[in-house]
Amino acid sequence: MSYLKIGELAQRTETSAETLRYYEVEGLLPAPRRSASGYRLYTEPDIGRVHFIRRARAMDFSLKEIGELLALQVEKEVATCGEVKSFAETKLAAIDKKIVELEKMKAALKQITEACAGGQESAVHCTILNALEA
Amino acid sequence: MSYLKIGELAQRTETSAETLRYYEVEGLLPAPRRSASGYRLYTEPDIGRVHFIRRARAMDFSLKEIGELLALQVEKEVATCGEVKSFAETKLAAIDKKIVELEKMKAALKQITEACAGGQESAVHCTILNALEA
DNA sequence: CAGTACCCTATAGTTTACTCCAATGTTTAA
DNA sequence: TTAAACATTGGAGTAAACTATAGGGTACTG
Repeated sequence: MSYLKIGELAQRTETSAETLRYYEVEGLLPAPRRSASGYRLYTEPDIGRVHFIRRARAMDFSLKEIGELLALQVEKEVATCGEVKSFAETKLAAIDKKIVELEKMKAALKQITEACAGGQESAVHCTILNALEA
Repeated sequence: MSYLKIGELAQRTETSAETLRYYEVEGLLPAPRRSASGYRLYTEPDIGRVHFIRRARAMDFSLKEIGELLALQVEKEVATCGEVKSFAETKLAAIDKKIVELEKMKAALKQITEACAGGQESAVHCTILNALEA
């Protein structure tokens, strides 16, 4: 059984040691055992846990939300699959909504660029506000 | 011509008066006219402007970016069409990039939620949790 | 005319997710 | 053995976008 020091875990998870200590303070990582001299000693499962956190962060889950997901994970016996799924679906809906709005804004911007031939002459008075209204 | 006091504008835009004053300080809202006693007096177009800011915020645009979007306009006297057009195109590219990122996020989440049966059974074998971990 | 709800400014505090720093101890390689 | 690379803690700093508070003035209702 080989332990990992914080720097090694950091490297393996593309995180910084500071961030890992921060996650511990925030309760996302359990306090690991320590060497005689006080160094943190991590184990294999900790790698998975950090990966979990990083992936969830990449999907815009907040640390608080991730903590909730991790709690579900720990209480796997208790939590139902449905709970986890609805959690993810809520997040999915939020992302979808953002995409729809962005598409609207994109259309508005496009309208501005197209209304504008690009020359010196600029008969059109167009703003993104107008474009979005139309 | 009916003016809106800050509280009214706040209500109409689901914002707080504090936030509106903050937007003014940050240059996103133009300083409105004032009543004799110093109250801010807003007009119709301000409502649209605030709505725009809130929508853009919901899409995770920073206030700085929103300021740039709002500044986009083809004005007869000032800017040439070419200038505005190229700036708008830059913004368009940024929005496209954002959409792409969100689409990726969405695809990843969708994949893992769809693989999940989501029933009453315990989350022991929950594919979402597994997917985030693996 | 009082009370309440609203407005003003200026300034300070909050949240999120880190990131950096100082002072100090430990491990490792030459 | 000694220098470097790494580890520890506590605490401060950062950025963005609010949010709250203090200490005032103003406006409508009864």
